[in-house]
Amino acid sequence: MVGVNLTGRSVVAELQGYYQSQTNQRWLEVLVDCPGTQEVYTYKLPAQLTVQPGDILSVPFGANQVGAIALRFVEHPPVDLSPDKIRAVEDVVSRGFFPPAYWELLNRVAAYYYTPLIAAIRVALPPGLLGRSQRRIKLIGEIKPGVDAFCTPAAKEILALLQAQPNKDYSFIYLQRQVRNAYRGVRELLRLSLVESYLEPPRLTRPKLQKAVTLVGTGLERDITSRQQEILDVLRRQGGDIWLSELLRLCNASPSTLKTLEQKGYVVIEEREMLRQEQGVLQAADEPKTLTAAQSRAVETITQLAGCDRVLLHGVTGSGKTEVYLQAIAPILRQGKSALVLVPEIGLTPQLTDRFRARFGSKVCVYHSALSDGERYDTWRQMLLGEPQVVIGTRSAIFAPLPRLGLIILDEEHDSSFKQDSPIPTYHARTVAQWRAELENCPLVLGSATPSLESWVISREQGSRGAEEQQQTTTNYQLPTTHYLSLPERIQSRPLPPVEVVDMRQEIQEGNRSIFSRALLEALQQLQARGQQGILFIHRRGHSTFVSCRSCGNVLECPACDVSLSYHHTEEGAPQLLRCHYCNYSQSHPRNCPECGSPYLKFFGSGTQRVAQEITRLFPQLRFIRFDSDTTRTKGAHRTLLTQFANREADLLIGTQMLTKGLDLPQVTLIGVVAADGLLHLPDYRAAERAFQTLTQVAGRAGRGDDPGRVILQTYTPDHPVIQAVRQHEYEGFVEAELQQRVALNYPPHGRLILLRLSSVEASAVENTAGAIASYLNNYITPSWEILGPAPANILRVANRYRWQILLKIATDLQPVLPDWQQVRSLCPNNVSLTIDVDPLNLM
DNA sequence: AGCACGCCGACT
DNA sequence: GTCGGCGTGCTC
Repeated sequence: MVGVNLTGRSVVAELQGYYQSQTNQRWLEVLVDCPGTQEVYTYKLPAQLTVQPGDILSVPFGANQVGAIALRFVEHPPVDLSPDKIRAVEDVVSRGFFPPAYWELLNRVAAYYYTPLIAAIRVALPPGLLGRSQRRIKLIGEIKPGVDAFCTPAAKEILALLQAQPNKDYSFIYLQRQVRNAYRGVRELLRLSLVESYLEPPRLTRPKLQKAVTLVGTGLERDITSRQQEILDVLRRQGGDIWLSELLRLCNASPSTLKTLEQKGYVVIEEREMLRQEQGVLQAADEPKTLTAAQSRAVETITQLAGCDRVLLHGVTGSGKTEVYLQAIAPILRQGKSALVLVPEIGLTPQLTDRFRARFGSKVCVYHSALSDGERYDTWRQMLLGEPQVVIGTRSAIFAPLPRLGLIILDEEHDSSFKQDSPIPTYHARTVAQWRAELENCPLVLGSATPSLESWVISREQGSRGAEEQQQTTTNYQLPTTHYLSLPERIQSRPLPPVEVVDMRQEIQEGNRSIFSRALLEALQQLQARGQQGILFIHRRGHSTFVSCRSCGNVLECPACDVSLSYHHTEEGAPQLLRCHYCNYSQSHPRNCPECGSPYLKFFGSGTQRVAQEITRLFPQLRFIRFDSDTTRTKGAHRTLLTQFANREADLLIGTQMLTKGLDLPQVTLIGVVAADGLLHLPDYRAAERAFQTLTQVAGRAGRGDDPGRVILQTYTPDHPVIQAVRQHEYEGFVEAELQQRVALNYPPHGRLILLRLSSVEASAVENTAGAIASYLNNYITPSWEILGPAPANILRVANRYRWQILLKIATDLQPVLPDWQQVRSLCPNNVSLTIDVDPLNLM
């Protein structure tokens, strides 16, 4: 059968069997998708509409139509609400899927991250389901030249914009963003009857319907032409059920011929939902690989996990974690359940997706923000069907609506992209995964070569105790047990690559002023002759990190942010650009210093472009590919570039953080870290942990083939503990030392943090608000928590907004009394925005 | 978020 | 006196 029966009620009714039918009730309480509304609103049901709790609706709200979630039916509307104020539900957008455990999950997210429930629902749903109507402005008739003679500048501007637009039509929001005083201008034009204002109903993502043809004949056709017979034969050969367009193409027939067949009763033509899903590159099927002893032990432990127990799978780079995942998932699918695999950034790991597809074929589907709205919607709908499957996705996939979840895996669990910075809720997928595993009673696997301190601490504390002992100690509340599993060796007993640390101070002392040390130069020299490939890791993209005048010392800065502009050298002959890495502002590179007019502008710091340029100069025969967010902006660019590299169309990959994630290329033998220092000295308490993770991951790209490979790490601080730990592949020692520091300063994982981020276009407004909130909070000071700040953010101004922050440190050993957030918010004037970031990862 | 209503200063 | 700014509050 082609297509799916999602449009009919039957499947949905099955899914929602646990809700009693309450269609006789007329009053419905809903949650409205509108910021500033926390309460529940009551609507009535039009007679022809069937609604179930959990359905996604479109309802009239004020002048708009907005998205809403049906909560429950009630016997009577609120007494203080006059009946004529109650409006009717407009439409059901999607039959919802909010089983009790899933609903509970969303409520926990909302409560823990101090966000309205509707905000939690918004991250869980595919985009475009919660639509809202839009006010639009359209020109009326022909505009004679000169009618705008008496208009204000705003009105003239709007008129000009509308006239330039082919449909003579713009959304009001767009005009407000483009034109100053747009509100006034529009009103003026409305009065002059030059434009009209109208509400456009919400543009919702809907199922894509297509005509399908089904054979219903008996096989004893009589009153039929040979052409018609031919079509029926094709249809029969195709299994008697096919998309109309497909059949027309196969038979080269016209729609009218099929119409006739339908009229004669041989076929049925009906609209059916067609699922738009990303089709992966076809993979040759592969078989489970033979496991090492440690891998088998890991697979065995995971498959025997009880309830919602957890595993920290600590496997060094190249130890075959993916194979463990694959073999742990296979029995889950056989049990008719589904598995959820979360990865940091799916675009960066086409290899991982490919391996899953090779093993599980069409049972694998991907879910991430790079899909089109339609694809996301359909993948989401498809998951509701409950077919056993493997969903691979980025952080928002933790909300994948899989009804029978058997296993959750977070790969590279230490990665900071599992944390959402904005919009609210600022959730961490690992935290949500723990709740989800608990609520669905399914096991959770956290995998990493460099586990986060959070996960390490939990497994260390629990791992030392045996499972039996654990059972005894937790009598009243059963905390999930965390098992620690280690894959200490690479597959096929390959050694970890030796890491050579090069002291760049010494290089300079000995007369080498190049950005490459002699060791790295020599290794690059030999690369091509040996037919090997290498990777150069650079911390920053662009060419140089800042441009400064040699005469007056002026550093060129972004006009909207308090950061220096980076120099970008695009290509020969193209305009040379200075770009802001925070707001993406760009300007052409000036010939002279804007301060003193001196022509001597100098570039400092090396980005990917600068390194690439140096490689071209020093090794013109070396073919390289630059791999950073400048060169991978377009869809599919990751895969294309990585495929080119894998096919040996280049000798060298020059890139940023992106290449640390899950790249598995056996022929890579050389890794060069051009300057480790940029990572080490960031003003953040996690800088050391992050630097260790990044450098270890980068180093781990080497020696995945038969050659053990070589890692050259250039630094100005070779004695730094992070550098030493990376050199010795010493995770545990490093982490334990780092933990001691965290304990001493009350930083996570010892204790918790809540960061209040404040921003405004008005410098004094944020500063004053930050002060007011801090003094309010200070009245709440209890021994369980501590207030840091208010302080201006590390970069005070970004995109013309001034930013201040207040950090709350909470000791874990005490049940903290948290401040009244409602009160805190009320201290915030509306030109200052406040975000409460629970468990922030980025303090900068 | 929109969009009302409603209260103050710059004009006729 | 009126117009038009924007601050405050409501939307079932």
